[in-house]
Amino acid sequence: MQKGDVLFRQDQTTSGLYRVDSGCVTLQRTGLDGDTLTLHRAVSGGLFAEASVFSATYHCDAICSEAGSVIKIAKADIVATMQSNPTFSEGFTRLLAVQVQQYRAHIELLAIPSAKERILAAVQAGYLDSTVTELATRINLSHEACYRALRGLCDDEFMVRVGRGKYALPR
Amino acid sequence: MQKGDVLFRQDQTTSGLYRVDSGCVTLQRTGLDGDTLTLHRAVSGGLFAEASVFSATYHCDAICSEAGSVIKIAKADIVATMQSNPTFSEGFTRLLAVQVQQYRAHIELLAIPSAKERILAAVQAGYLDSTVTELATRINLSHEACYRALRGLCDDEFMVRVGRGKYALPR
DNA sequence: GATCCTTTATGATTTGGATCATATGCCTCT
DNA sequence: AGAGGCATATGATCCAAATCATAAAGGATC
Repeated sequence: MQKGDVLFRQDQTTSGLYRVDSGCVTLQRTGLDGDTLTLHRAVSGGLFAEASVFSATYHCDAICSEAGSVIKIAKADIVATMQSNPTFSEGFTRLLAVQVQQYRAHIELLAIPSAKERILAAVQAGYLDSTVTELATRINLSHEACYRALRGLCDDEFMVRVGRGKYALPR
Repeated sequence: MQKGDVLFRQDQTTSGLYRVDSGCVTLQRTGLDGDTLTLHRAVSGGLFAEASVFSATYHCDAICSEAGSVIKIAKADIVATMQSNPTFSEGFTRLLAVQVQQYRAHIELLAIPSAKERILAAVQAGYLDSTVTELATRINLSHEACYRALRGLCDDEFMVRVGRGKYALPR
């Protein structure tokens, strides 16, 4: 799986969910005007497209953002294992419950009006694990506003710049 | 259950999930600055706080927004039924999967930059089931901007005004 | 009926983020 | 080494939404 590879596209018939062995996959949707919105980032060990087990089509695009490998788990296998193995079933359900809460937290984050505060909250929530540009697509900001806010947060000493494009919370 | 009643508060220990028999309950969180954000609206027949089954504390406040009644379903009952009844288990899991997709769609809606387009998308998605003010808290707009955008959409004939505070899509 | 509160509604002003423009650093591919 | 592309970065300008202000309509309560 190379960077830029498409695992699946929105509206394609679902075949199953995926597990990331290495590298990174982002789930994104492309707006009518062509701009991309990042809905999820799955890194090593992470699953993605879990909800597809209960859906006929995928609801977003899955694009490889960092070369690596994934394994696909067929829908039928998941459904069968859920019926025969209550422990697995509970784990899978829990996974979705956690996602629901994460999305709620994300929606709360998106509701923060100030760019600086929103970015600070995002960084504290561990969102700054990729590029600044990518962060911007996750939190509804232009990348310019993102850079400026990071700059401002560093000036205010809420964050520190630790290299070109590298920012961190002060220890 | 009267309007304004608090079913539970954020950070309280979870006791179970709820089913709305009549009336309406909203799940909301209050920002640091005191403004409220509506995360979910449950009407007759709807469940809420499903994710609480896998969480020690509630992650938002549940407030009655329309008088009615609810029944509480204990966490232990859900867990037990899930283990003994695979059909129930699958249904519950499906419920959470649907929510995940709904939240993703909502996040996509929040990413629409133009207020008018965002509101139109929200109305088409059936969000205009309560007051305009309440709609505003769901889609990250001030209520003034919301009224103005609705007015604009009516002027452009993308919507029609059917009474004081009542707007609808043209048939 | 009088009072209070919420929702609806709109006008005026301000401001923060989008947009446009430009430039540099870095990585990859050839 | 050179070329192209993407991320980084910042400055200038513009505009749409936030904010502030005001007011009327409707509902609930006394």
